[in-house]
Amino acid sequence: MAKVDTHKVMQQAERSCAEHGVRLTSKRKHILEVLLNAQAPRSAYEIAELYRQKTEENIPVMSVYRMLDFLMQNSLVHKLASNNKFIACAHIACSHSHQTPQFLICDNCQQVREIGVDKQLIHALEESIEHNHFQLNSPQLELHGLCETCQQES
Amino acid sequence: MAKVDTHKVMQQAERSCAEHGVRLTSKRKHILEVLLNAQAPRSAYEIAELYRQKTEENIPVMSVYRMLDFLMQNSLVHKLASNNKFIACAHIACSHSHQTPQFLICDNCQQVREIGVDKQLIHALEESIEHNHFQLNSPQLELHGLCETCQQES
DNA sequence: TATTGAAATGATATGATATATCATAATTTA
DNA sequence: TAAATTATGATATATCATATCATTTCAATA
Repeated sequence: MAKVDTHKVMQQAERSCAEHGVRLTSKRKHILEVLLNAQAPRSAYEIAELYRQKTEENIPVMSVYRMLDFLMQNSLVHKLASNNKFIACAHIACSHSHQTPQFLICDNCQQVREIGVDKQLIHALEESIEHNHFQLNSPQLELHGLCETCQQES
Repeated sequence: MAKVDTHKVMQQAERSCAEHGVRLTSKRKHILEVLLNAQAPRSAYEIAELYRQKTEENIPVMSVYRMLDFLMQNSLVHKLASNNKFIACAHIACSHSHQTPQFLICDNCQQVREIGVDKQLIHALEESIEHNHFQLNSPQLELHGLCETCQQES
């Protein structure tokens, strides 16, 4: 996970929520910050614990799930279906418009790279799927393997 | 999910296990049969229930998980990570060698098509990923959307 | 600025998925 | 048939997620 300028990202997140007329409350901000500072995807329960450490306040896991839902709806957070964990979007502060996310998940160190797969390629994949008369919802891809660092170790 | 000739598939499964020197016990066979007859992916707990209905014997969920592990190791069953359910491999009785499975999952009726995405395409995807210095484990893809039938309904 | 209605959050319960561990049974092999 | 291995059972518990109703906070507006 690349290092991010948390402050700048948070500013952009606030701007984006303001533009869309939705409320990035302080609790939601804390959740997002927790994920921005995390070195790997986190489960909702882990996020609740990190929230406690950060703010010295308890937060019900129920609330964490709701806040994650909010953040996901606003493209600030993604859920990795393959391991039931959550990750801050890597492109919050980028100006370019939002593509469907593609994740490379390291099965050794758990770190995740959010990459932009070549658009042509995704397009071709979509075409191939339409040949099967299937209407794609969202071509989010989660690919498991080993990151560069962990390849060298083994 | 296409209809399958369960009997033929089971024969091939037995042959394949025999070849690999692993034991396809009768309980494991029942689990596989349950999945072959299912119209959609099933959770381990659902499988346990279907097993009970089929055999009129109780089976601990723990055992179901172990048998599913066995069946997965032997490429007879796949796990869909995106919804934590299991599905019989659609290609057990095919003679062609095993490709990485690609799944089209209908978010309306839950049915799953296991498709063979164009090899060139998968290859291109792999290349794109290697550019990111990432070593892919298995490019199993799970794609969510609407199947042909459910598109027409909506 | 007080009212009120909507949105956000809390509290509690429970369901669903999954693993750890130790015990027992079945099967293979020497 | 004894020993070793593999498979299965039993029990407990961890982990992930949702339903539901109550309370609080916030913002619009009268």
